[in-house]
Amino acid sequence: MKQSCLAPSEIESRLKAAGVQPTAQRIAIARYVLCEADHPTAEQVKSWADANFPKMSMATVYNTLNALVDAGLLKKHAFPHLNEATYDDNITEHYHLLDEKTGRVFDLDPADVKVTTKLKGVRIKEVDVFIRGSRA
Amino acid sequence: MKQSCLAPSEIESRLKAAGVQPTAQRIAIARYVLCEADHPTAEQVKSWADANFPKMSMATVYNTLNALVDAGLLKKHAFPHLNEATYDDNITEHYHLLDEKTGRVFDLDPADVKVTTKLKGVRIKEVDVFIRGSRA
DNA sequence: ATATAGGTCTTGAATCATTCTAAACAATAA
DNA sequence: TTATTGTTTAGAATGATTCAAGACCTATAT
Ligand SMILES: [Mn+2]
Ligand SMILES: [Mn+2]
Ligand SMILES: [Zn+2]
Ligand SMILES: [Zn+2]
Repeated sequence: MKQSCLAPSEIESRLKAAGVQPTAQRIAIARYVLCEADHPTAEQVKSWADANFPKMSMATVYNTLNALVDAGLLKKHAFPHLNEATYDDNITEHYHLLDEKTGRVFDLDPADVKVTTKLKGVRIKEVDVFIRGSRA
Repeated sequence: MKQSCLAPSEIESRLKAAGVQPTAQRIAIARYVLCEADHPTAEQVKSWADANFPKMSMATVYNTLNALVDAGLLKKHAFPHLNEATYDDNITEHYHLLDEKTGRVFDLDPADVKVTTKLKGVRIKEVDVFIRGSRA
């Protein structure tokens, strides 16, 4: 779990501010992905919902995650080692490290990973860096 | 198409050297992906086969691509903007640029894109860089 | 040359992630 | 209240890839 866990009312404000109608399902999912989970897959969100919400369909999980991505509150990642998407509450520019020993993905601060290009005639919009390795 | 197109006999030698039995289907696919196509998907390989080979099943396309990847002759990529895999004959370290205007993927020479890290306690095995942008 | 054995190819079914459809529901406005 | 609009649901559909079973080849040994 994470350190900064927001109250449901605060989640609600965030959803409204982003133009997303704050339904019970959306508040629950948003709270989970924004302040409890770490790069979860839709399946992991569903498992969490099955254990912590009265009843929620898989379609609602996908609908809600897509809505949060569209609203700019989440970023969807397609990591090259996984065949399912993961959802990231960290929407600032950062990179990822896959620890191949554990299969876990860690965020990398752009201060620690610098990408410099000598490309001519290319307007760069976004850079994805995915490092595979193992932590000591 | 590419400049350096190998003869079927030369493809055959490459397959044998890599421990892959050189069947007609494998020679045809290998020749296409190694010296004609650019980051093709399995579907594109199948389309090419439908137009240039008497008869080939989708399973054979996948089996062959997997065999070539296992033999180290190809690299399989899961680019974040595509839901299907692409196969790369360039097995040296290099990065990729997606031109969002055209949807085309271009190879980037590592001489033009440098990644430097200050990570402590991480043994890096591989670095993927995927740049989104547009060419002038 | 023939038989045998092992690898290869094909068809179609199965699997998995994700989206779609249509109906049921909920909240809101007139 | 009734109309309107947006949301959730179950299940079907889709698309990429793999699996399974049998047919087909090819190499090698007799
Ligand atoms: Mn993927
Ligand atoms: Mn596609
Ligand atoms: Zn992240
Ligand atoms: Zn490439």
